[in-house]
Amino acid sequence: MDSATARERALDAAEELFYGRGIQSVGMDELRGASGVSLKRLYQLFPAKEQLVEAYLERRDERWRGRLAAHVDREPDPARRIPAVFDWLEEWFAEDGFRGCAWINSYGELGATSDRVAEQVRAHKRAFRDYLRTLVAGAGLPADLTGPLFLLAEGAMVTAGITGSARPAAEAREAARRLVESR
Amino acid sequence: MDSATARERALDAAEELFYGRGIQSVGMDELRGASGVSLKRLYQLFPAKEQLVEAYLERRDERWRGRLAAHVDREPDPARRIPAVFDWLEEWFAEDGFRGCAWINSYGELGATSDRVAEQVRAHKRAFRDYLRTLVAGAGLPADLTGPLFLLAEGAMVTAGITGSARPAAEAREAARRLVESR
DNA sequence: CGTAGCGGAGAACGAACGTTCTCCCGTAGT
DNA sequence: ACTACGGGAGAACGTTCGTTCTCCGCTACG
Repeated sequence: MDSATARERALDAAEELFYGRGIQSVGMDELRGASGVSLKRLYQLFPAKEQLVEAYLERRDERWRGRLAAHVDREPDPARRIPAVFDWLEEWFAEDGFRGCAWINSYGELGATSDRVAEQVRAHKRAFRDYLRTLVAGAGLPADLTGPLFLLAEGAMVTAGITGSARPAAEAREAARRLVESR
Repeated sequence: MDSATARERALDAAEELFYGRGIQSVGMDELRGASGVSLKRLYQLFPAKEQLVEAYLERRDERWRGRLAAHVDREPDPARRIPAVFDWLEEWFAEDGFRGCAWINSYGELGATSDRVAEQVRAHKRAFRDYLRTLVAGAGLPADLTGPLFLLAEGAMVTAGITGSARPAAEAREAARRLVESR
C-alpha cells in the first residue's frame, strides 16, 4: 500500500470515527484498527494526533462545501439557489449517521484548548457565509440578507444535530423564503 | 464548611472551568484546587465526575432560563417581549468569558458518548423552544413563528460563540422583526 | 480525659492513551 | 545469495486522570 492510499484510508477512518463519536474519545490505536494503517505509518503521515485532526477537518471542509455547491449549482435560476441550500441541508440531515455539524461539534470539544482547531472552524464558517453572500448577490437581493440566512442555516444544523430530525431544514427554508419575499 | 456550601463551591468551580475550557480538559484535581473542596468531599457529594457534570448543566439551565425570563418579563408589552429575547442574548454574548452555548458545546463534546448529557441538552433546548412558544402565543402571533425564531436564536448563539462577537444577536433580532411583520 | 468519627492533604492505584521502540519479515538492488 | 531497508504487529514508556486509600489532626460527645 503506497503512502497516498494509506493517507486516504487513515483520513477515511478518522472522519468516520471522529465525526461519529467525537475526537477525544477515539484513540490512535482504534484508528489503526479501523484504517488498517499501522501506528508507525500513521505517525509518519501525521506526526501527531492533532495534525490528523486538522487534516480531517480540512478534507471534510473541501468535500462538504463541494457537495453543497454541486447541489446548488444544478439549479439554474439564481433566485432558486437560496432555497436549494436548505434542500441540500435537509438531505444531509437525513443521511445515516448524521450527527450535526462537524465544525460546531469540534469547536465545542476543542475550541477552547486548540487554537488551530478553533481557527479552522472559523475559517469554515467564514467560507460558508461567503458562499451564501455570493448566492444572495447572484439573486440580486440586498446583501444584508446574508446574515439572517446564515443564522437560519446554523440554527438548523445545530437543532438537527441535537434532535436527530431533518425538520429544521424545512423550517429554515420557509423562514428564508419569507425573509426574501418581505423585501 | 457545611455540605451545602461545599456543594455550591464545587458547582461554582465546575461551571467556571467546564464552561470556560470544556469538560474533558478539566480534571478532578483542578476542580479541587479551584473550589477548595477536598477530593474526598467532592466524591461524597458527587460519586463520579459525570454526576458533577450533570449537576453543573442542571443548575446552569435553571439560572440561564431564569435570567432570560427575568429580563423578558420586565417588558410589559407582549409584542416587545420577542425582541427582548434577542436583546438579552446580545447582553449575554458581550459578557466577559462568553464562549458560546454551554449545551451546544457539551453536546459537541459528550453528546455521542453520554446519553445523560445528550438528554439534558435536548431537554434544555426543548424548554427554551417552549418558552419562545409561550411568548409567540402571548403576542397573539401564529404558532408557526416559533420554529424560525428558535432557529435564529440558536444560529446566533453558535455564531457568537465561534466568532466571539455579539453582533449575531442584532442580526437575529432584525430578522425576527421582519418575520413577525411579514405576517 | 478518652475516643470515635469527620474532614483535609496528598499519595497511591489502575486504566487509558499518545507516542516511541523492538523485533521480525519481505523485498529490491548489487 | 546477501544485505539494507521499509513496513507491520504489538510491546513498552511516560503521562494524565478518575477514583480510592492512608495518615493525621480536630472536634464533640461520653
